[in-house]
Amino acid sequence: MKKQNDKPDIVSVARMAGVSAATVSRALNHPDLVHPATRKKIDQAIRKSGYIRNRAAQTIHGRRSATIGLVVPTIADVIFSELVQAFNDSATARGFTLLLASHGYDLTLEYALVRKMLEHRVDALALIGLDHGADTYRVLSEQGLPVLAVWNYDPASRISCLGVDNAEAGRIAAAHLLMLGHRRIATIFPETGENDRARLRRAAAMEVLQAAGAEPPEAWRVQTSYSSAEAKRACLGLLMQPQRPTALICGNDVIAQGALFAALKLGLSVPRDLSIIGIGDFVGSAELEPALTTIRIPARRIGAAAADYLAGAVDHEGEEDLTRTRFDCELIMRATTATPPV
Amino acid sequence: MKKQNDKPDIVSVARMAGVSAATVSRALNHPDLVHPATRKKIDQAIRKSGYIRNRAAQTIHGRRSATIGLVVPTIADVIFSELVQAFNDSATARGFTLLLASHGYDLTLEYALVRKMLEHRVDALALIGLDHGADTYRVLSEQGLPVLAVWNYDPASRISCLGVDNAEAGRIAAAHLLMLGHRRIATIFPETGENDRARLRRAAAMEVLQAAGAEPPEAWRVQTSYSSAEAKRACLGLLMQPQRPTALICGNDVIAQGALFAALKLGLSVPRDLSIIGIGDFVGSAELEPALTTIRIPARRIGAAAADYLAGAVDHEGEEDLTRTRFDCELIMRATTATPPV
DNA sequence: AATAGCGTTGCAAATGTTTTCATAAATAGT
DNA sequence: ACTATTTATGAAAACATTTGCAACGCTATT
Repeated sequence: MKKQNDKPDIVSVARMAGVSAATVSRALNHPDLVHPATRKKIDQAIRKSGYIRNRAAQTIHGRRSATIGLVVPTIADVIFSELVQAFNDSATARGFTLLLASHGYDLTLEYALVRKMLEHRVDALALIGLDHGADTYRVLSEQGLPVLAVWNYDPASRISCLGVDNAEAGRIAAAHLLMLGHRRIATIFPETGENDRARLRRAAAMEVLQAAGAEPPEAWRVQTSYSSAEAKRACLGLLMQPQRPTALICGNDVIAQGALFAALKLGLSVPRDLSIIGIGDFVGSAELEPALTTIRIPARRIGAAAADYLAGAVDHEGEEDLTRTRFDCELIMRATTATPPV
Repeated sequence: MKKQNDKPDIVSVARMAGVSAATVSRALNHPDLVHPATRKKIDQAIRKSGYIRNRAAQTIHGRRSATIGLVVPTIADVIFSELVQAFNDSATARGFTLLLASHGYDLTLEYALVRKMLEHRVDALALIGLDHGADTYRVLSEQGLPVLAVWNYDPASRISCLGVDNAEAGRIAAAHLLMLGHRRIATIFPETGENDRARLRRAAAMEVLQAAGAEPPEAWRVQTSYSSAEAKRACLGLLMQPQRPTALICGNDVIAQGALFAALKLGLSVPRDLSIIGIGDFVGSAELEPALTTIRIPARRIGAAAADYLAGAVDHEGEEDLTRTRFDCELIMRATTATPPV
């Protein structure tokens, strides 16, 4: 009895095909280096033995692991699921497998997850936004693998980034409402502590409102989470106050959806009694009744471009230049905004 | 100059701590086997050198890879993003990293993805549903790793499964509408070819309707994709016909949402003119106005249980018994169903 | 006919860990 | 104080692959 072990191995395949292990390895990784006839024998042996090559073994050898890591705050919310999908599709098309992790907006946990990704020797890593712990930044620069901050564009970023200018999104939203004639405007945003997207959007919107002398009073600066349920509840509270705003700037479309349903529930007519604008243009926002006016962030394009960028960086390693790519965001005027009631 | 190589490895850490590589390995994997004082020296050396252990190297050694694979049809749709999130959270809590892939309801692609996961030597693998290619089933049984079909419960499954009885979901939905007095009922489902969830739900609903003599005519069996945009369009077509149904059974909540918006757009009052029932109870369904009546599928609980099951199976390997776990689905009566108009 | 060059293959070293076995040190039992 | 255990550590083999180098057999060139 030779080696009646268990799983077929590259040498067992080699034996079966009557060649050396080196040749099998070459047939797999550099097919053009082996004679077509030999290749055929090897293919048959692989097929017959049910051999599945061990990526770990090639990873260990310094070769690429063929994995890309993606660390997001959350998967479940529509916010990122489109991005994850597009990122994954592009990465897969380029031959990579996706390692995914989510940290629930907790930067300490994010650091731990990044470390885990590095333990698995991902070839490249994508994070969301530019708010990250000092330890995260440090370990990433130490490891020196291609890294990309997705979703945000920031001309002063410490690492490569690819996304939209969130401040611009906030500005456009605020300007649109002002342009329609609104002066009594409320804002509804999530906590902006460790979330640069929300922070930038909100600050920029505020700035524009302030410049126009339409800064919302304290009571009209609502804070909620990225959940349509909580947003709806919060908006019910806001809208039942005696003094009602005529327009709402929402941190994203999920919040806007909650706001819309709150208004409908109270029997308000949108946009006649109340204008609502979101940010994101998530799937489904166009189908709402009334359809949501929003600032489009091209999540699919960003996700695909991010994966493509990283895959490319893995291929041409060495040319580690900081790249910043800016995607435009765009006002999508639909049916939830109009001139304020007289 | 010794070995001014590149990244710190376990032997460089060992040298720095004045111990052997074996001891460092033990300090990492079986801390209780090494003297606290030595452990401390090693910890310092690790911290100082910025060492990150190489999982690939331990994977190659036959040790676990600490990864779990999850292959889903799609990530972007709300349908699975909750599941993925819960699965990921549980897997992470158990020390695993998630390898994710999506195949867009293409079983040929699914096979390729499963193979990739096996190349990466995932410790366990989860798939959605029980419709899979023969090659997929074959390779999985050959490899003999813990595998779980998530989302569906089927007492006759070939592999372990954990989920709900989709036929039951369809039955409950149909029975609810009949109970309310509806007889003119339409169904809106996605293509049921390679999607056992939709197939079972639809068939069961049909059976119940047929038994009650309320089988929908051909024109009232609408087919659409799992997209609220397309569902809305399809429903607009359906509802503008002269003969309108009084109730709609929708393949899932996304479709139901599209149907609801179609009805609102046409000025129909839901549920007075038209009842709508979904399946799934996705996030946001409760906040719709009117709130959606649906059959709840506990996605979060299923996802968490799936990851827990697989993590457990990795730990106690050998006890490879086929396990089938059934989660109940439950009618959530909200505001989109009522007795039919007179 | 001799040499150079090319295409194809095998040998063996290298990769970064884990683990078995053996040994040394420390503790306990008498 | 001497043996019997226990605890802590190291040496080396094993894991599954990739790759640099060398060798072999051809064809093309002179």
